[in-house]
Amino acid sequence: MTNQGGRREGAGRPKGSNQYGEPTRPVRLPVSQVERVLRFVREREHELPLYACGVSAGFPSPADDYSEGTLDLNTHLVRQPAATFFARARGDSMIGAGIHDGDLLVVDRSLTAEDGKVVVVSINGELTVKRMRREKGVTWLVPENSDYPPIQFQEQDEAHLWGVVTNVIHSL
Amino acid sequence: MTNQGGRREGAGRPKGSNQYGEPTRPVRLPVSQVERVLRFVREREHELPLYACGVSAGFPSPADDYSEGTLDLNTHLVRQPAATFFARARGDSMIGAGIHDGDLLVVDRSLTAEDGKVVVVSINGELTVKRMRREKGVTWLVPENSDYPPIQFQEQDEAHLWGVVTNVIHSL
DNA sequence: TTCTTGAAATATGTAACAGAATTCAAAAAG
DNA sequence: CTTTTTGAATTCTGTTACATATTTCAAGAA
Repeated sequence: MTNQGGRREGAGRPKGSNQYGEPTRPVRLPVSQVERVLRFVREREHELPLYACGVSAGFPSPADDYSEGTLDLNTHLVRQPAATFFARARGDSMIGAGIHDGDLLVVDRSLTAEDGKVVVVSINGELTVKRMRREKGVTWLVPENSDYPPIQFQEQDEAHLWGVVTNVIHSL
Repeated sequence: MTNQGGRREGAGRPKGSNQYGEPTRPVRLPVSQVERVLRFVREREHELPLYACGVSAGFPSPADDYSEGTLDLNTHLVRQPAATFFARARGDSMIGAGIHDGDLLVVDRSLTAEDGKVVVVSINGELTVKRMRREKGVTWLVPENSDYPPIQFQEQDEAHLWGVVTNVIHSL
C-alpha cells in the first residue's frame, strides 16, 4: 500500500516559500514591541500608497495598484537620521517661503548651508529660520516678509548655524 | 574556603535589568530586516528631537535634552494608517492654502468632509484638490486662486470624494 | 479524469541552552 | 579598619534545536 515514500525530487514545501521570500532568524525583542514590529515587517504598515493629482490615470482605488507606488514618510523625509531634527516655526517672517506659524520643519545638520538655502540659526539662544544669502563675502539672513529686515550673520558665540531646512510640514 | 555558596537574597544580576526594562521573547524576522528593526527598537532611530523656534530656552544642543521632546513623523502625521494615502499636488490652484506644485499631501479617508475642509476628489478619473464649501444644500469645490473658478460638486459616477487633506509637505 | 490520501520537505513559533554580564558578600590584602 | 580580590548566584542574550503546522508531489481510489 504505502509505496509513496522515498526521496523524491520537488516533494514537500518549496525552499524559500516563506512569507518573506528570504531566510529568517529569531531575534529577541521586548514583548510590548513585538506586535508593532511584526506589523511593521509583515504588512509594511508605514508604506502608504501615493497617487498623482491632475493626471488622468483611469479610476484609482486604494484597493487597486498604486499609480505612483508607495512611500514611507520617515525614509522619504529623513535621509540622515543621526543629523536630522525637527523645529516648530513661529511667526510669519518666512511666509514667502511657504513657512507658516506653527509649521514643522525638517532640518538636516549634515547639509552645507549654501547661498539661497533656508537655514536654522540660533541667535542669542533663540532658534530662528531665515534664507541665507552670501554677497561679496558677507552673509545675510533674509526673512521672506517685507515687514522684517535682513540681518547680517557672523558665526560667533551668540550666533550659530544649526542646519538646513529640507521640508516644511503644514497642518490644515 | 568556599563559603560563598548557597541561596542568597539579592545576589546575581537584578531581575528586569535588561536593556529594555521589560521581558523579551524571540521573534523570527527576515535576515535583511534584522539590523533595521534592532535600530528601530533599540535606538529609536525614527524618533528625532523637536525644538521650538523663537523661544529663548537657553542654548539648545542636539546632544542635550530636547526642549519639545521627540517626534516620529509616521506616528504624528498618519493617525489611521489603513485609511491614509499620499497625493502629489499639481498646479497652483490651491496656492492660497499653502499647497504648491509638487507638494506631498497626507490624505485621511476616515475623516468626514465638513464645510471648509480641503479635500481630494476624483473628477473624470483625475484626482484634484479643492476646499469644500456647503451652502444652502449645495456643495462647492473652491480653488484658493482667483484664476480658477469654483465648481459644483455632486457625488456621482464621474465625481467621487476620496478624503480630507490633513497635512501638506513642501520641499525646499 | 478527478478526488483522496500518505509521505516528504520546509516554515514557524518557542523552549532550551551556553556563554556573557552583573551583583553580593566572603576572604584576602594593605 | 578599609580597600581590593575572588567565587558563587542569578539574570541577560544570542542562537540552536525541536515539535508542530503547512505545503507539495504523486500514488491509489473513485
